[in-house]
Amino acid sequence: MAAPKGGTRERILNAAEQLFAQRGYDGASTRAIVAKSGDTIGSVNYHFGSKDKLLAEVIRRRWDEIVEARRECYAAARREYGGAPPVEAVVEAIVAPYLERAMCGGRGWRSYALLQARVLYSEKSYTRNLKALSEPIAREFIGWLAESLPGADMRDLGYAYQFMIGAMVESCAEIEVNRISRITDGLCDAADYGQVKARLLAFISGGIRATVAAGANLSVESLKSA
Amino acid sequence: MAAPKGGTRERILNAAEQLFAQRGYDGASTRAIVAKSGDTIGSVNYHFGSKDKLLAEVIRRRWDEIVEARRECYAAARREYGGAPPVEAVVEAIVAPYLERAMCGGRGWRSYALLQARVLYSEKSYTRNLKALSEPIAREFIGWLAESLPGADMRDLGYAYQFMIGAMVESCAEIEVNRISRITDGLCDAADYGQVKARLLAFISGGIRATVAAGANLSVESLKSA
DNA sequence: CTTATAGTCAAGCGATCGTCTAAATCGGCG
DNA sequence: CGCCGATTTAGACGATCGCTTGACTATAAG
Repeated sequence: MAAPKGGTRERILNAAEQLFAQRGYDGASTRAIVAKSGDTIGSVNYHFGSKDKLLAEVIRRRWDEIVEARRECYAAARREYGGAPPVEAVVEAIVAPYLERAMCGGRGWRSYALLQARVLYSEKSYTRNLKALSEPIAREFIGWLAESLPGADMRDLGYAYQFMIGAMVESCAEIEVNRISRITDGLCDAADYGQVKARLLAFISGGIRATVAAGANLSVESLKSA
Repeated sequence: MAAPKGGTRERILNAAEQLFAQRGYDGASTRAIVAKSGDTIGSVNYHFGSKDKLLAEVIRRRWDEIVEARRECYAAARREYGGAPPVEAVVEAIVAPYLERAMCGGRGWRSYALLQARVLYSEKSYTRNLKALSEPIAREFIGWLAESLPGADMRDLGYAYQFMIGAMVESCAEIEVNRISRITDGLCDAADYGQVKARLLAFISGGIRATVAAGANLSVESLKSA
């Protein structure tokens, strides 16, 4: 395959991003990556040192941008509401920057979203990077939710955050596969940003509110049984 | 490693289930599998023909049981309510049989749940099996939801179903990793069936209701703009 | 021009991959 | 016992893996 545009380093990163997403870390060989990018194996180890570090760089490359966009979106919501915004705005700040890039950001972002879903459910050492990046951020996001839901039990918010991530990751990972389109005979389109965003935000926000309400009931029941 | 109990076929299936879940299909070599089960490579190809077919059998082995349990749970809810049960009962029929086995069914079921999450986000040929199994079932489940939410737009239900699967798969895949426990300083436990089930059912049911409501608003807006 | 630096390249290293072959082993039956 | 089908085994096949090596090219400074 002829060499795509860009410097060697970016060519390799783009090819690796796409193949890691499609085939997984072990399924995408260094040779397949350089065959796609039009480079040679030696260049990979010259620029990145190893396959592990290549994956780490693929992930790191786009991570900061998403986190920054989320923080900006949240800060804008805070300014608009003069303090803690409603849950819906917090959810949008966390979900929309990710979803928007995955669906409207071109092939690179689409691959990145699927790659994140893959890495999320891996247990190998090369996932340490993403986990180390994501866990402090998760604390920050749960803090946002807590401030917008005063009185909510932190346990409910913790679980609800996990459910939110699941729904969001699934939505991003389904973009290329589009299972839901086949299941609904084309009625739904997993790649339609407007359609998915409106419903995903409604689903998560409603789900969080319902979880907090159910958690309050659980607490009442535990008091009654005591 | 000494051979665990059971026949050769089951020993290999159990070892493959665990290693496929931990390392992924490409990351778990046939040699590593038989090293864990205490058998030899030849036995794998004698009993299963190939590594592909071994994975297919690992998935198929537990799939039918879950689907059957879901149908029985739904049928019981229909009997109880004398027709279409409320959304909460439908969600419980779909989620609980899966979640309960993943959390209370021993190591085998725990590995199976993680393996499903991995396969769900793979694009390789060996995932065709699970996809061929899951898509007709998805139609059936969405039909259940539709009957319990008369008047709901089928598009809303399709998307909501996708979000539900995401939240459920994430919850099952997190059992071993337990990220949420670290994030919340031990306040949450992703492996606590009672805690997770109550909140996951509340999250999904509330999310579905909110999605349907938001979809209705979207339709109204599209009418207004027309 | 020489020299230094950065980058790219083909070739090959040992290790491991999935699969196959043929011999060894086992259990039940005449 | 001998025999036979079922099962298990060790060993080897070619292919491919991640990574390294040493030579080659390009560019710019002295």
